[in-house]
Amino acid sequence: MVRRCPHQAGVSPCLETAGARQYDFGRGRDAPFFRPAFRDSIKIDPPPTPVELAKTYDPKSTEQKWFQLWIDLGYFKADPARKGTRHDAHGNDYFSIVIPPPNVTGQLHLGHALNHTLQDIIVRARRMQGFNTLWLPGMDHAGIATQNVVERQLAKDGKTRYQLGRESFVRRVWEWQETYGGKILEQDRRLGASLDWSRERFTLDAGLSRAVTKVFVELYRKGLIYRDRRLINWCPRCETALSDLEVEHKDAQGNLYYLRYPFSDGTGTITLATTRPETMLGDTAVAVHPDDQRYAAIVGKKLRLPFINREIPIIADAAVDPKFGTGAVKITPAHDFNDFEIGRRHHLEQVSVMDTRAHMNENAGPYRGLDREECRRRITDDLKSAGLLEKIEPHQLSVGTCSRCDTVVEPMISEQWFMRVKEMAERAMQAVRDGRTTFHPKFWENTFFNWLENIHDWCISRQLWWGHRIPAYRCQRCDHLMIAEERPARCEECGGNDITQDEDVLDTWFSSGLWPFSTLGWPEETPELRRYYPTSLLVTAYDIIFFWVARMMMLGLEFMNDVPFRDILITPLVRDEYGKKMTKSKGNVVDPVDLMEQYGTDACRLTFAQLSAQGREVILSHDRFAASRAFANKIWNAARFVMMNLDGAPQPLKTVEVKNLGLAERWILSRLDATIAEVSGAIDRFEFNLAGMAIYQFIWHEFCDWYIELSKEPLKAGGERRDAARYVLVTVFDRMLRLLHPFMPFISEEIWQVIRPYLREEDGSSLSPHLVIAKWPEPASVDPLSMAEAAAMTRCIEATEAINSLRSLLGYHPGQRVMAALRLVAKGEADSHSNVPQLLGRALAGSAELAIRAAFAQAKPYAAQMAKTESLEVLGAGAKMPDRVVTSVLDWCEVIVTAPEGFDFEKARGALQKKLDEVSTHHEQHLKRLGNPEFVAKAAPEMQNQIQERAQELEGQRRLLADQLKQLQASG
RNA sequence: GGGCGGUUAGCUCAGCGGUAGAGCAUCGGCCUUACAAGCCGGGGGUCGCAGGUUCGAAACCUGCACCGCCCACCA
Repeated sequence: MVRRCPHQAGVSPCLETAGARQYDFGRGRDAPFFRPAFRDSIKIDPPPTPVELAKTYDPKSTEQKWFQLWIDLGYFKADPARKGTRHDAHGNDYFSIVIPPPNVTGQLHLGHALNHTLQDIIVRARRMQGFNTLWLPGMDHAGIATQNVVERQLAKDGKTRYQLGRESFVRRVWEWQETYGGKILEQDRRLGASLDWSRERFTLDAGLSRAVTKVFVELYRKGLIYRDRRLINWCPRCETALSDLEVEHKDAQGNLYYLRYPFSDGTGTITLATTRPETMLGDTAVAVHPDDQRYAAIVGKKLRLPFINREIPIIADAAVDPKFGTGAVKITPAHDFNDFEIGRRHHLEQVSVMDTRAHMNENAGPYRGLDREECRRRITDDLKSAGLLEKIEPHQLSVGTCSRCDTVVEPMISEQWFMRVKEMAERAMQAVRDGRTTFHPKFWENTFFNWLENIHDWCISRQLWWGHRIPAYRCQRCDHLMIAEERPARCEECGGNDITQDEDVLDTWFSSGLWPFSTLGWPEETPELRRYYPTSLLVTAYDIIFFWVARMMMLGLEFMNDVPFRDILITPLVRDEYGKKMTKSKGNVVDPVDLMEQYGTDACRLTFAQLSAQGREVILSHDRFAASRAFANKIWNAARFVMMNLDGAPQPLKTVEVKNLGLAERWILSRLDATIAEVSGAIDRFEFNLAGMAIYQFIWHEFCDWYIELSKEPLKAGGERRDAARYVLVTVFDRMLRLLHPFMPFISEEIWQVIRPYLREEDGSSLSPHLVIAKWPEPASVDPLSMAEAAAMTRCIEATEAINSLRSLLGYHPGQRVMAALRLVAKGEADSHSNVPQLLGRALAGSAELAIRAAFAQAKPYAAQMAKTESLEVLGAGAKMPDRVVTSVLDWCEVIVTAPEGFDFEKARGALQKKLDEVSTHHEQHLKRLGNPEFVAKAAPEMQNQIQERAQELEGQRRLLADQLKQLQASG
């Protein structure tokens, strides 16, 4: 969507054209998706047959096609009238986020990519969960930044904005921004951001501009906005005032100049130290500390300011540090913040010696017209010639620079608009203290408080042309000032009609501060405003906590009487692979679009999620992206496997009841449920890294490594067992893809479309039965797996891994079948995991061994399959150990594999000895603990039991290992 | 000057009171009919240092060191 202002420049936004976009609220209901006829008419290309599925996943051919479909279906559209089907902890059925508006000049950088991915993940999840969801896009006009871009462009043609004049210049900025601006939103589409594109906002839109004006007027009436003449930060390059925040302090190597000022009465000189000799032209006093004995006698005497010949007093002020320099300091109230305060206390004159471009002005006498740098050199020379420069010492100092153009800022006396913020800041802090808004991670609250506690009034006026013009009007006849939302036709004092508007515009952050409610239609009582404010979550990086978050908190509480968001997720800053900040000047900027090209968008998104641990910064690691790309390919191939094993015309598979499923089938369903719970919970806690890792772990290491492998046997066997396996493969895939969708939207949709014909229609209020977004998966109310069965599967996995380990040690070929056995370990009682007798409803009590045997029986064939054993006998605890074997020990059994002909047992002995040492050490640690009377007296009984049990197990293992080692030596 | 965060395997990072984990890299064995962007297996860490609390500390407390960041009217 392009903002156009074809006919109007001058006063900030173009009301007519922008207005057309402003009040299209409520169109969500008319979105095509919500009309059933349209929905039913959706045509999605028939899914490819397995043969057509490429062997490797190609993101490029799949990614972009889905995005347009999602848009066409109105899937991203918010409808304030719709009831959510779920409620969060606050009892709300909606979930809303306003995007932190990027600069209209901006390109998507990694920080955005990370942020927007996290927002999209939670928004997509919430939408699937049934919340009424809004994610609102938009951009910031970015006053100085944008103006600078266009000014630089002009400079190439040797022009300045002044030559163009305000009107043409502003028109020029609109044109620029129509052509080049908003690129970032295009890039967001590439990222897959599920923003409600029909609600795109721009801070200069008519509606938002109206909000700005109204806020200004109301704050003025409340006395919270005022005009004052005081010292402010001034950028001589941008020629505008700056707020404290827009000044960056940088260390610089400078000099300390020791100057001599002569006494008026000719009785000599006083020496003082300064880093800025050129400001001496504006000196109106010299100050010393009141207790400084060296100078006590001369306080009150007069000095004659060199070159200017102004007579200035020596004053005493406690702000002077007697230990610094000579203990005497020149006072320049018009060019130094300290001096300004001292000047106020002593009623000193403020002599400004520079103009808006930091050239010396008429007060600079002979130096008039010089640039401040040049002036410094000239004055230093002149002082030297006059014998008034005692010495120059190198000195480390910090200089304030303009955050936008890097020019050294100049403190200047100037009349500006200010916002009184103390009270608002107090309310903002209170809201966080009360937990009405919570930061994640919590430590950011300290930063937030720290700044707000020391906050100064905010200089909100800028001498720029690009932005919201201040709604202050002055009568040219009687000079009366009027603050009004509309331009007054006549002066309310004298009735004159020659009225001019204040030339200044507002700080860009003034309008951004209103973003959470101005974008929802405020000051109109729109359905959107009622529905979606306070927004649920703000996701942003920490560098704009002061600029933006704090101000939104203050202004939201002031005008909406409620916090703008309930949770604030502060994301880490992305650094390059060497941990350095990415900056254009360093040339180490990584373009996320390049990453998406290289690894695929889904892989990038998952990586962002996994990297988003709640610290302060993340370091870019290409390995992680590559791993995610491999993961996408893994999923793709899992899908190929499933498709290859479904034959016949695509049709919904017959549901198989849980009780008719095999152990492996119920196990994977159970694991899926656990994963769903884990991922859902992690998203709720904004732990996207854990959510991402959990789903990765499940899909790769449980579904692919275990279930797919286990399914091969029943698939080959045919009949009911094959039907069950097919059903479970498809069912798990369906739910797992839906769980994955927020993280990897494209591949999940692509594959889901392939398996869709095999699924039965979802019940309930699905968003769309045609898309993977249908519905967030929920765990079954009853675990399909009993505790005993879960324990059996765990044992199966343990045994398999142990056998495979021994296979490797013995040098068996991966395909070769081996002879293996498990010899159960005798135990005093049935182990706590299984509780087998009760669960199986059989009378096995009294025999732990029988219980384990029974529980494991079902899982045993799986272990045999996975470890490729020819036979896998389960032997009793007393059974004789076969000859020519190598073994390892688990908690519950000894794992035995027969060695091949000619095997060198020496190799096995080493492995065994190592294990024995490990177990022995461990065992001793446990004994030591149990032998410690303090432990027995103080540790929790539960813990003592646990240690006791574990010690017994270790003791058993130690003994078995020792026996095995002995036997190995014998057979050696 | 004030404050914040980090320091765990070669790399990037989880874990945050009770047997040191993941991914990548590395080493060994495998093209086993979904996947070599793969499979199986192995090696690798006195959890920055020093004290303290505790029966028990990578985790909690204190101090220190180093790295990084933020704030501040340090002439």
